[in-house]
Amino acid sequence: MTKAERTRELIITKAAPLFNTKGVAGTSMSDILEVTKLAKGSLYVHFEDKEDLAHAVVDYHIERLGKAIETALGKADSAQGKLLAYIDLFMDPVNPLLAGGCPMLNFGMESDDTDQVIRKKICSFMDTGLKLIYSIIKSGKDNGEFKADWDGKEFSIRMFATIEGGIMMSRIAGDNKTMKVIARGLKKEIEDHSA
Amino acid sequence: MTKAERTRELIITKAAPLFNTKGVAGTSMSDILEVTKLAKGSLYVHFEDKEDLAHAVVDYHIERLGKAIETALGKADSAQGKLLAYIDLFMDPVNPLLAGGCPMLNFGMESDDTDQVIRKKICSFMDTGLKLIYSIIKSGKDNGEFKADWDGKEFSIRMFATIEGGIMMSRIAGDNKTMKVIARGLKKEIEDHSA
Amino acid sequence: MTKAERTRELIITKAAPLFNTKGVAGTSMSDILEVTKLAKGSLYVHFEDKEDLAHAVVDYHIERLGKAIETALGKADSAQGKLLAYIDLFMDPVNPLLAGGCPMLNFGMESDDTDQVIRKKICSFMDTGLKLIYSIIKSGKDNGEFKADWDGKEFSIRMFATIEGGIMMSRIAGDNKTMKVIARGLKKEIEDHSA
Amino acid sequence: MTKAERTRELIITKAAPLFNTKGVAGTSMSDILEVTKLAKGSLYVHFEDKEDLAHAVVDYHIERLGKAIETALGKADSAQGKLLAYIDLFMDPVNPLLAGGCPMLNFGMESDDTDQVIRKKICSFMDTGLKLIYSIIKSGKDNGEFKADWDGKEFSIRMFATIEGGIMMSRIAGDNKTMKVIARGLKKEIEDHSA
DNA sequence: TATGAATGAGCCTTCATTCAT
DNA sequence: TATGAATGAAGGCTCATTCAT
Repeated sequence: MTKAERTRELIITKAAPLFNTKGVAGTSMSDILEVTKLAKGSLYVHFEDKEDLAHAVVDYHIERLGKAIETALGKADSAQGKLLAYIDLFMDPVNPLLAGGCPMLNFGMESDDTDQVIRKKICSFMDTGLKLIYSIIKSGKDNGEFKADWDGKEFSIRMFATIEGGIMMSRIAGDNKTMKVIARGLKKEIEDHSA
Repeated sequence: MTKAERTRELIITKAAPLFNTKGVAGTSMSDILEVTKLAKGSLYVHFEDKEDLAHAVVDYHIERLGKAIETALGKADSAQGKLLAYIDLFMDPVNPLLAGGCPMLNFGMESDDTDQVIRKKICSFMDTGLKLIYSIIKSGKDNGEFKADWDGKEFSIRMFATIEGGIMMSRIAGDNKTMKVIARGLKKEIEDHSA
Repeated sequence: MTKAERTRELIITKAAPLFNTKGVAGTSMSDILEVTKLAKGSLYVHFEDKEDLAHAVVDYHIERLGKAIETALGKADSAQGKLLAYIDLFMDPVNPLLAGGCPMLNFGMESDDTDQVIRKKICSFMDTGLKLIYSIIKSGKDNGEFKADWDGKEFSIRMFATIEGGIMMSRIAGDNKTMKVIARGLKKEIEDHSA
Repeated sequence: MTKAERTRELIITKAAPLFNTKGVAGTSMSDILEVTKLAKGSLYVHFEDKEDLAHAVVDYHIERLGKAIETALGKADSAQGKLLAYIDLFMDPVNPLLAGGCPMLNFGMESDDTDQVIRKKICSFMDTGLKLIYSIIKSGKDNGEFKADWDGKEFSIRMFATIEGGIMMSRIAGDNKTMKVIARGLKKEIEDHSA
């Protein structure tokens, strides 16, 4: 890793929680300067402009969330275990994995009308997540864990939406009660479809 | 309605789509001046500062959304009809009721870490919505429309979360496919609990 | 004159010598702030941006130079007198009428490849000057002051060019010797064509 | 020529048209980096600072223009031929010998109030040019080509000024019409003084 | 000699807001 | 109440230059 790469990484990791917490528009380059303790022009050695940095930060969040999911699911050795692990990962929106909360909600809701590049990044990550859940269900049906007549497509979409909605509700409420209800509901549904 | 009140109302209604689309941080007082065609100082005759205006705009969104729900549900004369009407109201996130999309998602996600006043306004509106759905189910159980063993509390939370998550997903994707799957799922569940 | 107009005028008159001396690119908005003693944002109340101000300053120089020519020529009551008065106006390039020197040279040479709006402003003023000289010669021929076979068109162009070239040479040299030689030559030629 | 000398030369030749077109203040070191495709620090290996480079670029222009004059005049074998060749060299200001136009006008008008080093370089080159024209006339008078009573000093100054003024006018107008009128006038005057 | 990351002053401009009218 | 000129902090970004490698 060259010095430039290390500095670039430093900027991204320090900027990430700011963008995810205060939004892109709500975060100034000076805010980032402050947390990185870099000099004025240095940001522009590594990023063309604020937009370019914001995109890199979104990528970083996507990568971190993706890896967290991968790790969590890697520990489970059954399809059902993986689905439950996925849900558990989002069980505590008040103290989230990534400071500021779910980047899909944060960047997705800020960018849907204002930054198509970010919107598309989030969109493609969402697709990946959706496909992951679907593939777990499918493999669970293939190996006999889940009932063959379970509509995996419908459930994966609904599970994804419900979790995101639950995160939103819990963060707005400032407590995890809602999320717990939702998790229980989803888990029950999964168990009900166990063969 | 005095002239002052009318001007205040004008500012709010013109500012509302801007705030809901570009966010509070992403909208400048000049943006609002432009769409209202008012003079610079005028904004501050009616609002203390940008924050004050933002709060009024959030209230306005809440009121409009509340009335839209009330109207839609008023047309239905059964509990089941009301639940389905509620769902239908959010079926088209790409061309939403309020320009910019669901204000709970937009303002909720921007404010959760930055503006406690807005967060609480959204939170209390969310509670109202939740209680409304719950009360419809309850009255449906009371009048024999719904099965008595249906867990109304759990469902109202899950329905609310799923719809919001569906809105988020559809807006990020830029099409309503996801929302349709979700609506179908919720409606089926409601029908399954009909007595 | 409203307050705004007065402030606008103040900015232009204070900025004019700066632009004409250091060039548009070489003058910063802070330089202008300093001489006007205005606050940062104030410039942008009256001018869209630096370019807009630069254009206004060019207009101002054109107007001032135009009026100076008009005044000087107004005092002469013969065609020959007017031509000589014109030459005299440019006789002291080291202490020019307008601080920084001839705006046609300064703005013309800076803008020819960089700012077409300025270039065109200067071009049209140049045309006006050219036509003025030509019309004086013509009226002098009409009233019998000048020989009828004098080529007024050719001379007006050559006189204009020679004066501008002389200004350039004197300013580069830092003394008016060159300009004096040129003035003498032009005056002699004019006298040679007296009827 | 060492590698260092070659790099220095590369920088100068690439920077020259930029400075002559956009001015010293209007050209940034990054602009030069871009056209030379050199690394950031490299410029400062060969030049102390921007000023130093600007001075070298002025020298380069002076040298190139000097050589062009020398070459053009070398082809003529009479005094009159040399004078006409000089004029012809400046006949097309819209497509000038040096990109950006006459460096005496460009650098002279930018520097007269701002950079005394450049001003003096241009001034001394101007003197050289003036003396060259004068010496041609003198040798023409000596060898009987020109009338003995021709005021060579006055004419050389006037010719120089008229050409520079003509260049200025043609560049501002964006066409060579003016220059053609001027060239014709000067040439006629030269012929009129042929013995 | 050459590199390119780093610097921090300074660039033009916009911001939310105030104030005299 | 309404106006729009004025304010100055802060915005994002570029500048010429330095320095460790």
